[in-house]
Amino acid sequence: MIYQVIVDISNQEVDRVFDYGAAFEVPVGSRVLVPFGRQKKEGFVIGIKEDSSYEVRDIERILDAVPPILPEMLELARYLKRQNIRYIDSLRLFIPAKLRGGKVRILNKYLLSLADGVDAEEVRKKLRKGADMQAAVLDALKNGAKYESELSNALSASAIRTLASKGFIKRELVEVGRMPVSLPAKQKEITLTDEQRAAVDAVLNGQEGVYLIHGVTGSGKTEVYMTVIERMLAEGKTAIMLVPEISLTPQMLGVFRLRFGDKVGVLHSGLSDGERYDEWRRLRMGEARVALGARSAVFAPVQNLGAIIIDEEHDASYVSEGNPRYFTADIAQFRIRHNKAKLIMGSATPSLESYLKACRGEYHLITLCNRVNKREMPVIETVDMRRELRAGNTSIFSRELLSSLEKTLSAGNQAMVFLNRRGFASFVRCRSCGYVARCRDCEVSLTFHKDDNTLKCHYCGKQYKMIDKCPVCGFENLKEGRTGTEKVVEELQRIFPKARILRMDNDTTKTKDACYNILSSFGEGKADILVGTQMIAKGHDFSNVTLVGILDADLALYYSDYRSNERTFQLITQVAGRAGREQKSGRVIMQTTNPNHYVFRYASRYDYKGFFEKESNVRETTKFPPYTRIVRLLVLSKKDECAITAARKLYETLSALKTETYKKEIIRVQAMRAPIKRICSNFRFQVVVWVSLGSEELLMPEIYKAASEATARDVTVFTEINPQQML
DNA sequence: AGCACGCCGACT
DNA sequence: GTCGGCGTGCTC
Repeated sequence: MIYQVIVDISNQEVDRVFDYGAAFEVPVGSRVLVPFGRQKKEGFVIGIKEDSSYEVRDIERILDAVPPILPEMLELARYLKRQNIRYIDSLRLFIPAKLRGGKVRILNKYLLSLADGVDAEEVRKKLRKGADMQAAVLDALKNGAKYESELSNALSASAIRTLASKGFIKRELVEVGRMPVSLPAKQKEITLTDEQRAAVDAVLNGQEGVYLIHGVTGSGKTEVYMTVIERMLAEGKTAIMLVPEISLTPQMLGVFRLRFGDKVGVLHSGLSDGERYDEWRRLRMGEARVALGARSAVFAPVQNLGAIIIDEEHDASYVSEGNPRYFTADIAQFRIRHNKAKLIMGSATPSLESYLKACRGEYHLITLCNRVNKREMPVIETVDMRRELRAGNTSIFSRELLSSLEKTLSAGNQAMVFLNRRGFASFVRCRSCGYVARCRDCEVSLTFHKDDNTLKCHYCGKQYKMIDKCPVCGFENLKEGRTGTEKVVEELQRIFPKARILRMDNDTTKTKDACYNILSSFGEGKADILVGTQMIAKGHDFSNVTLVGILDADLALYYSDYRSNERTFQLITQVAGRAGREQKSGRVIMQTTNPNHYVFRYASRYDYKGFFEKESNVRETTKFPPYTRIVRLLVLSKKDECAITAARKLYETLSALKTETYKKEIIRVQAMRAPIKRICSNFRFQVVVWVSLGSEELLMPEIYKAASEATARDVTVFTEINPQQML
């Protein structure tokens, strides 16, 4: 037999199949140790064949008793390879980091027993005097096999080694834990609303495929998900529940633990390597049958999948940043096709892509129009900040917001204030000569953080000491740029000296449990106002919040990319949904300098459909996704000229492709400096290709080829499909 | 990724 | 003359 092995080296050149022989049988999906050149390397067996055109060397040994990669995942790796994702990068995604590099002996232990035909007493008599440990080991094994790890702790590892080398005891690799007999999940009686019931039935009785649940905030989507999962478990199947990164709230975990107990395996970035491995192992062995986690949990090693659920489907965190870049929904669709299962995506504000597919009948659309508590959605009042300015109010708070805050606080209720800009001020500028503090390595201005009196680069993370005078002309009067969350807290504290204010943003949630601590103390009523960035927008239920303020709602509109309207709409709807969750009704005050923009008109009426139609139209006429596919090739180099040359070459190759072969398939090609010219000393250019729908299969390989040809000694090219943002 | 092989500058 | 610089190429 010839085993096809992918060696554990992440390099384009080595990411191909290498053929090996073996003196023993190796199951597909095994992690193995192989000779590679003059080194030993770990690798993964991804296939078996009859013979090889190479002179093969032998696999040295199998590293785990249970193959860590399921056959389904091997197919997934092959599928992703066609999307230019290296085998090894996929395989690494599928297993916990701890499993690689021999850091743990996993899924297996060595089982020790007396070798066949060996009589413990006989051997014991032959032992040297004083070899008490060996005697003790023999005694222990007389009564049955024992795990080496336990025995060597209790007794002596060297005694075991000696006995084994003399052939008196047998040492074999066995798997730990077995698939437990599955008990049908308890059918707890939970009263679903008619709408929820109908949604559950539609999914359970429907065909395999994708279901999009469009449900207003507070319509009880989680309950629908859990009921579906319960049913899957009862049928002996497994499920994966995905939530956006930040919103992997303790609440969601708590609710799942309560309902499914230890059948839940949790996978997310907050876990330590050890914890992550343990949870993964429980899922792999079938001890846990519901995987709950952020996007990477879509790779959970569960078999016989019944359903995958993607909550807050529109969330940007479902598209991975960095390498490898994958689409969670795409992976999920692969897995449900493979398992003949169901994919359920839920959102109050579905992405245009998904909603369009639902309209076209590619997805089954389920709509939940009512909130479980029968409350109306909170009223959104739009405040025109230009009018405030004309009335002489130059502060960041409108008079309406301040008086509402006042009322809310005196009534003993809570408020949330949302501003999607962290730090104290977005830049500092000399009032005399116009100097602006900039990052050394990036082409951006620095943000002033008053907390630690620094200037921070929000792109590379570098920190500088705050300046007290202009380094160019020495002038001491510096102007501070646009207000961030830090300053919002300071101002609010000044206006409401007695209010207890908490802030939640990237800077206050650096440490492991900070996020949880802030949310729980706000939830327990230990603060009156929660100020934060988009972090506070997602899925938290605070029953006492009756007012939500949205500052600078148009902030995201001015990014020059095609998704900014959509993102703004989603963000407003989500933040607004934080008010009036329970008995108390809520209000939302939305401040903007652009109140007539259609995003705000639709958002303030919670008119998703209206927004969808309008935005859809815009995208169709301007030829943007979901009506086309845009591929952005980001060209990076430390040297400006190299980046220019590479970008130009790429542009020429792709333009030629359009004019010569793919006149219709390629709609347009454009090359320019990226909106942020330089990040981390890398000069940035972008070549953007508009591709007509349906021609991706044909074109993507060509585009990947062009990208790799443009890659040179000091030039890197990243390829992104429908990028979330184009900075 | 490593590790070898290979062809040009400053040293015992 | 050699020790060693890291540029290119290969690993079943």
